[in-house]
Amino acid sequence: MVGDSMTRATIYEVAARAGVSIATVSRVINGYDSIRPATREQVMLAIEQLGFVPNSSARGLSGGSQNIIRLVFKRSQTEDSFELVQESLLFTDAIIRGVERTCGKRGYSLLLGGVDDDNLDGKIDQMVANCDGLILLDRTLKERLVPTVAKRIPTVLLAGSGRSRSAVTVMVENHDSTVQVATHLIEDHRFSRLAFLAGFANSPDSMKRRDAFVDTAQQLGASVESGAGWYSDYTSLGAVRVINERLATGAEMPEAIACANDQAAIGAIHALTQAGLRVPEDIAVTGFDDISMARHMTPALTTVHQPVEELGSVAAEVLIDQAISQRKPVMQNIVLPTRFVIRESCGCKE
Amino acid sequence: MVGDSMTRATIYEVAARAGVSIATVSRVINGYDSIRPATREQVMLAIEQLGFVPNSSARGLSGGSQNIIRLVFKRSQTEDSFELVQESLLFTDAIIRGVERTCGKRGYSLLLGGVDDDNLDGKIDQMVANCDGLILLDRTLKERLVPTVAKRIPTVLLAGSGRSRSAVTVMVENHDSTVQVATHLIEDHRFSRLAFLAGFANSPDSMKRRDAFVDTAQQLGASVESGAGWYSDYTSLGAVRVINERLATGAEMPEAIACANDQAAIGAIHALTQAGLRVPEDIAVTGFDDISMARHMTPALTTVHQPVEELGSVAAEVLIDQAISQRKPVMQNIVLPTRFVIRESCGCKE
DNA sequence: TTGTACGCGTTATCAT
DNA sequence: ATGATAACGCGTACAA
Repeated sequence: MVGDSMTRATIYEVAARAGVSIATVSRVINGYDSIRPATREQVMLAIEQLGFVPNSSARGLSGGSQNIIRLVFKRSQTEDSFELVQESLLFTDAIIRGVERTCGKRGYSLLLGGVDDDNLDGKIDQMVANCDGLILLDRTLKERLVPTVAKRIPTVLLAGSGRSRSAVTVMVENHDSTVQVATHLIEDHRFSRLAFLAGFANSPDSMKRRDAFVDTAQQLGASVESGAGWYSDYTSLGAVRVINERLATGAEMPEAIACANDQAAIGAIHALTQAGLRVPEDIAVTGFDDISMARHMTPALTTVHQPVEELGSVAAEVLIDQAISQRKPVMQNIVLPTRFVIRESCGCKE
Repeated sequence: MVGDSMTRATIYEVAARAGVSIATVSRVINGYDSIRPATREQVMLAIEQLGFVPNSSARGLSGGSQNIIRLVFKRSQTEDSFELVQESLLFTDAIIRGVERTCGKRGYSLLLGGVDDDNLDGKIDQMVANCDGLILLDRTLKERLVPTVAKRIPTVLLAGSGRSRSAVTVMVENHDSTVQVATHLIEDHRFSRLAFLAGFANSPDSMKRRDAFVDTAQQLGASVESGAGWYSDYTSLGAVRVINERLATGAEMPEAIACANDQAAIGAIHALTQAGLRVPEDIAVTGFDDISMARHMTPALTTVHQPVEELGSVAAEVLIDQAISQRKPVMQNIVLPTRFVIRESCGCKE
């Protein structure tokens, strides 16, 4: 039942054993329906007995599908700053899981394509090779290069700005849930002086969340600090820095700080606590993501749950089912719902 | 400077442009030294102008390396129990990062091969296919199947029992660091009644840690609870269950609980706190792993730092450099050092 | 429904 | 030092 020698069986051996031609074997493998059931049986049996697995290289060469999709993400440059790396990649990890799961179900393999900050453009040819489709993580490739790539190979953009007209985009809902956060802080907790701790200044997700937060707050008559000092890099350490600088000004702190993601919220809480402020008694803090530790923290973090793993699995589904199978470029945006999760850090009792 | 059409340049076009044969181009690409400098120049120029990138499918087919290694791990079956999955995979995530990083440096791609609990054995042929080497995560494959696989393809075992004679094994140091934990609790904190909360009963890592802990404690004259009730599954929820059952007995609790991993420690602290016990004032708790949240917890977790990502990167290095390049099976065990990290949960002031 | 034969882009083995 | 040319394993017209 298992190929017992060291050499892998080829389609020729299968054909010989089944008493058919390699063309027939190929047809069986690829699910053609113009095959007599009896013949199919023969072939399937031979495949089973020989432990035959199609050679992916040969498939790729001859123009067929390799059943491989590649996930491209930016490998963080800062190897020394261990904590940063670890934290910033949690997101990627979850997405990888999602993509991998779907790939497994669909009989695809997942090729991980981390790229360093510098060699992005030059590696396009490399990326396109050896796979049937591409999943590009947000901000991995310069916007202008996306159409180039998408033209050459089925491509799905993940958690991007959603503005690309050249490829399918899968992202999470940012606006409505952030409106809920702001509304909760202002109407339920009666806070009137708020702040929004943003992620990277050029992150579409962060921008959307900040805008939604600021707009809502202003509409409800609350003030929001969200200027130059309130940008960071999505990491805990970055948030600590922001908070400490804000504390150093000596000015009165806001009553609540909404953060663009959970890791920043964790850093913020840490810094505030170190400074002698109690969360949420003295100041409320909220996050965004709902990473696994959010519920285990003290106080448990009020945040917005994001289906990160699903983000990956949906991207893979779309890529495999539509772009690859149907062979036609599909332009659409898929927006996955998020969910506001009230815990303790906003001041609510659990 | 970039291939401008949709079709990639081939070695034939390069040869034509450089006025040489494809054989010469191939030699240049692969760094043969029997080439006249002038000729090499010509070829390099043509490659540059055409934006030529070797087709790796063709490379793989013609017998060369595909520059792909595959990481095989067990995809957890329990998709519904979300938290469990998330937690149990943190480890795999970090390892994936490490492997991926090294692969990138060496010009290799990483193929992710998650396997479901059921189809492990049957997928051997699949796993061996389409890659140059295999990294097997602990307990992915039944012990008896490892030699079979290792005979067919260069293989590295990760974090395993270290008993396999059939393949290189990379793992972390468990014994010495656990001895340090026990010694610290007993000699520095003067605890005499301890407990060890283990992981899976059949986990080599968990067993080594438990044995080291129990042995050391007994040598130093302390008592250790480590019987049937103290086994769990490496998860927080599992630890909660163990602690709650122990509390339900009504018997006096130990002064300190050492856990086989951080996630269990987190669960233990959670359960103890819920029961009105203070950590570390009433009872000390230690972990193992040093996951990123360990330092952010309250109390910060005293634990043993494990270089998880390095575990992956070292495995990849060994696989690529030795097994693949030298083409000869290398039998060796690599043990990566761990580091005892004292924080607060043991009762120390930070 | 099934078989034959060619091409995919490399590497490697011969020659030269 | 370099050039022809044969594999490598598969998909797929084209034939039958």
